[in-house]
Amino acid sequence: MPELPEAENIARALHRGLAGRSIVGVEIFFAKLRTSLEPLLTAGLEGRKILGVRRRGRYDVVDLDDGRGLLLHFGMSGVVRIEDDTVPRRRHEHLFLRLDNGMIFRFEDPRRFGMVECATMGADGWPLQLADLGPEPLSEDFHGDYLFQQCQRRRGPVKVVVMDNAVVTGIGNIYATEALFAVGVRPNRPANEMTRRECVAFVKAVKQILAAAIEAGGSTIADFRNVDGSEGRFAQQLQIYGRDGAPCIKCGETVESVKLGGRTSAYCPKCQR
DNA sequence: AAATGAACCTGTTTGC
DNA sequence: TGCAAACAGGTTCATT
Repeated sequence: MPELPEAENIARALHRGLAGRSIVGVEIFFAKLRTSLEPLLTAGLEGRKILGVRRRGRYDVVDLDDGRGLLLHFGMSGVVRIEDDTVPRRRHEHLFLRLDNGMIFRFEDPRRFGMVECATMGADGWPLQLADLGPEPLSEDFHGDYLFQQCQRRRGPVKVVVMDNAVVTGIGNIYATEALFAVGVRPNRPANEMTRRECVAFVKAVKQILAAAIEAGGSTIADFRNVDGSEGRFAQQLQIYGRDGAPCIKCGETVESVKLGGRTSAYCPKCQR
């Protein structure tokens, strides 16, 4: 579910709700997610104060006062909430972290592709688990020349390359699809046939789209909810994602789609070459 | 090294 | 109507 804009909104909301709080209890209801929740029970989290919450790619990191952190990933269907005990536990809420103000950090994930792990930090200040991630798409490290260079050594579809977390982290199916439409490039274009100019345009477009999506509170297609339960409003602004079979917003041509890297990729056969 | 496909899950939608 | 297949925002592993 969450791509970068959604993870960013969750991180900001979690920061507001968790910074300064202490963890007083850990409860696990179902441990088998992408990785097991079990280690959290013996990680010595009780009594730890939460310093803040930050994002890297599609991961959020809850910083603790002992230098460690909780590494969160939301998979396809992960939702976090901060609520008190008066709300009954939902069916797929697998983890409760009880806080010193009576509230509960709740992790819900029906499809169980998400993760919550205790992490130690590397020399770069980020969890060791994140060492292989590429640059942040909104940072200066992600620029047209860099993308062009990465594309030069790949023959596969450009969409698969920009969704590769080792190339650039946090660009998922929605925003890759949208940005390729914005720059008029078909998702199945061989990466090594991208021009430098197109790479520059893609970087500019994806930064603008990600920033707008963050501003709109993310995209809710079906499951995504912000920490306060609200839906992301960016879905209303999507130009091409999910519009397979409908007329193209720009030219009226029927939108088509292909499967690339196992993911549906909508495109306009007239606007995108 | 890079490309491809399958696997991990449940819930909802689509098609016969 | 009913049931099975297909599909969904992601990541990782095995195989070619």
